[in-house]
Amino acid sequence: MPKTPPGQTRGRIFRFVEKRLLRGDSPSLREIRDHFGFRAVETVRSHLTALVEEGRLLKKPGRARGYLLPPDGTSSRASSRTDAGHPSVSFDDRRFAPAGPEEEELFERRRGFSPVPLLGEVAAGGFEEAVENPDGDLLMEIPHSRDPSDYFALRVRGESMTGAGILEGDLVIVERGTEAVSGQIVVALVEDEATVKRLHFDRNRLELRPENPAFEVLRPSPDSCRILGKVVEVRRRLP
Amino acid sequence: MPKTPPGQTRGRIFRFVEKRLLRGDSPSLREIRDHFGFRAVETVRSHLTALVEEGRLLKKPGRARGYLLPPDGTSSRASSRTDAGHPSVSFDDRRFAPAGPEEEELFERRRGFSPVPLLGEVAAGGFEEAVENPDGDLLMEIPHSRDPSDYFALRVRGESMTGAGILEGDLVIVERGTEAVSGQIVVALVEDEATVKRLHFDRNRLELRPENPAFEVLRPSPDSCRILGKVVEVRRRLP
DNA sequence: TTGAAAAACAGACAAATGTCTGTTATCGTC
DNA sequence: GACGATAACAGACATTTGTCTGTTTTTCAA
Repeated sequence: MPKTPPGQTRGRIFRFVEKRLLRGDSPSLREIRDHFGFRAVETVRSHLTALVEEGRLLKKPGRARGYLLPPDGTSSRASSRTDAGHPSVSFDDRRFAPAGPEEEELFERRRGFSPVPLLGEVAAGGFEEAVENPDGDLLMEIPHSRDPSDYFALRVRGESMTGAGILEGDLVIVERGTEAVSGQIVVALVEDEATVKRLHFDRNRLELRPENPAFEVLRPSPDSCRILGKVVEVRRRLP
Repeated sequence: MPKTPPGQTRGRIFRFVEKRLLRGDSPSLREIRDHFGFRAVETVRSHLTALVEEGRLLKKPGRARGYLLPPDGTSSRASSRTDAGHPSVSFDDRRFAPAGPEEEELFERRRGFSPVPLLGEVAAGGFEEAVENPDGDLLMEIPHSRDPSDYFALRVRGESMTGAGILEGDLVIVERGTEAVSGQIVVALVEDEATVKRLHFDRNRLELRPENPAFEVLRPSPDSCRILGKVVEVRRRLP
């Protein structure tokens, strides 16, 4: 196989490995060798070693198919400012943690894609049972500083947030365990029913405002209302 | 290790493996064994073999860390009806295929998560260069009957589709290579500028309708307009 | 031209990982 | 209580996969 200009083959190998890793299908050295038609495994290994040194890949030592993508948030928007100084409520209620019994350990994650359980519908009762029986999983990129089990998804029912671009049938991904800033969109449990609204509060008054003139502002008492988390992503499938 | 009721350990092993696979981190038999505290690898292997026979897992034979999730579309909404009989335009224009040179082979995919390149912004010029330099990748579930390279993502600029719940800054995921039915939301290239609109047509008249009264309907000539694909998913990150 | 650096090759080797065969124990059922 | 089915164990074994050491070739720069 002829020698190619410096860096060219390296880049092609990186793109190939990146694509495979994003698919969750880590290639072996020999698979990469065969894909490019090399005759020596070492050719591949030296390129991968160089890519690790350049920081473009990570490697779990002593492990088959052990290359992974470094976390770098190249995808989507990653915003996490918390405008300190504003009044806020915290919701670190672990009663609704969807974590199973044997998921205690935290893995260091490569690029932060992680499964997020779909727990059911908002504005539908029986939220607690939904935690036990998720409807499936979404894959979403989360900051690698956070615990994947802090996230869950719900399907939206009703039209109360159409003004914020959240329509009937949309999926909202919810983050638990952070502070809510007044003005953010949250999922709240009012009278055992989950609902998506924009949260507003000063001192001690709490308001859940719909984003649709046809609906009314909720002013629940602090006892009857629990903030499950804030909405960090909205997804909609179109037919 | 004491014997547990039939099926119980099996279910726990499945959930553990499923979670790892969704993260793109296929576990080895010994990793599973250690996680559950077994003393024999064979215990794990027999459970996994049974899971494959039950159809809950797939396996690539003779390969390290070769278990994968079967395609089953348990996540999100999967709709793909095409209401035959309606007038439609097809857009199988391969000029904008984001596929690289050596991505010719198709992998059989487990549960259909696949990377989708983020090519840039709609309503921004220079679309062709964007194809060469994607801004990153999203991970999305696609029907396993389709080619992953038929999908790409764009960031929305402007307010012309707020009525359809598509806001400034949202990401739209676009599918090439299918027929567009009148009434669907598409990405069109008009005068070398990409734009998101709802497509309407009968016989030979073509309309690109915004979903915001402040904007006007476009009626481009067929020559100056190219349909890049239809929008299949909308995503929005919230601060 | 000479030499350093990178690309590619070759083959032996070691570690990780899956496979096989056989054994023991527990649960439920007849 | 015998029996089948399943869970769990034990250890040898084979394949896959990563590692190492050394060589050849090409490119580029001094």
